[in-house]
Amino acid sequence: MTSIASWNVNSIKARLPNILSWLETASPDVALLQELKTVEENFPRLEIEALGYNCAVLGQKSYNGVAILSKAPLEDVLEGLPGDPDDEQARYLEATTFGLRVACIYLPNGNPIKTEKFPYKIAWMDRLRAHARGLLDSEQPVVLGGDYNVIPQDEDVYDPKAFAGDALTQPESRQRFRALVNEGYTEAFRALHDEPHQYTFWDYQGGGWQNDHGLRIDHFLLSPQAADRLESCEIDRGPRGEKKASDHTPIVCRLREAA
DNA sequence: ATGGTAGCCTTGCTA
Repeated sequence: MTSIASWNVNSIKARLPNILSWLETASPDVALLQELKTVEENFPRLEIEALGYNCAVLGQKSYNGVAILSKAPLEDVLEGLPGDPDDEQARYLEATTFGLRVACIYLPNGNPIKTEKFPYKIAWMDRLRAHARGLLDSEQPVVLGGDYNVIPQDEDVYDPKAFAGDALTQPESRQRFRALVNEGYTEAFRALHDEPHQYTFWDYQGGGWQNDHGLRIDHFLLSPQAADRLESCEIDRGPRGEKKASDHTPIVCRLREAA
């Protein structure tokens, strides 16, 4: 079995004790981290390597930043989402590990929708779809995990009306998320769980966690070869309840060994 | 009522 976690940590520096503690106990084979909020030189490589992980890091000062951690070697690392050489935001990393092609995604938030941020999000999703389509041609199973900043359906948010004008629920965002699925990817959590209102993010503001006012925006999309091996996909709410928590909590999927 | 919190290393921007 190979376990793969995705977690938007909201600053690798501020969250380091929480992250080390969770990696030690949950011990995923692969961990995809988003929102490092620092440059690669400041990534706590030694502390994470001490837990047995190899690290691929794409950093950025103050904003964004993604990393892939793996207990196996990381090969053929791709930094950045292809399709726009002028895009300097650190939101995409891809590597091969455990025989899987794994992508770590920090999709643009897109708010407010009346600014240039929203078209940037939509264009980024179009690039992701084009790239994801190409990945299906490979011989390897593909796992696209991360913070998609998309609430796929109204049942994935505590109050759909409150999010009617939000980039995370716009028809343009949801349509592109479905388009990605329609290329041939399986959304792992929804494939295995019917219950609505299973969240991965709770805002710091307004007692989001205390009132279970959350959003389901962290997802795993699996190619057919990966989906055939899907054993489980679970949200681990533990870290969100800890002191100095990230506003996101980890989601973990497990894949059986190749037949 | 355009609020509220957290993290960046700025005194505003992003989420």
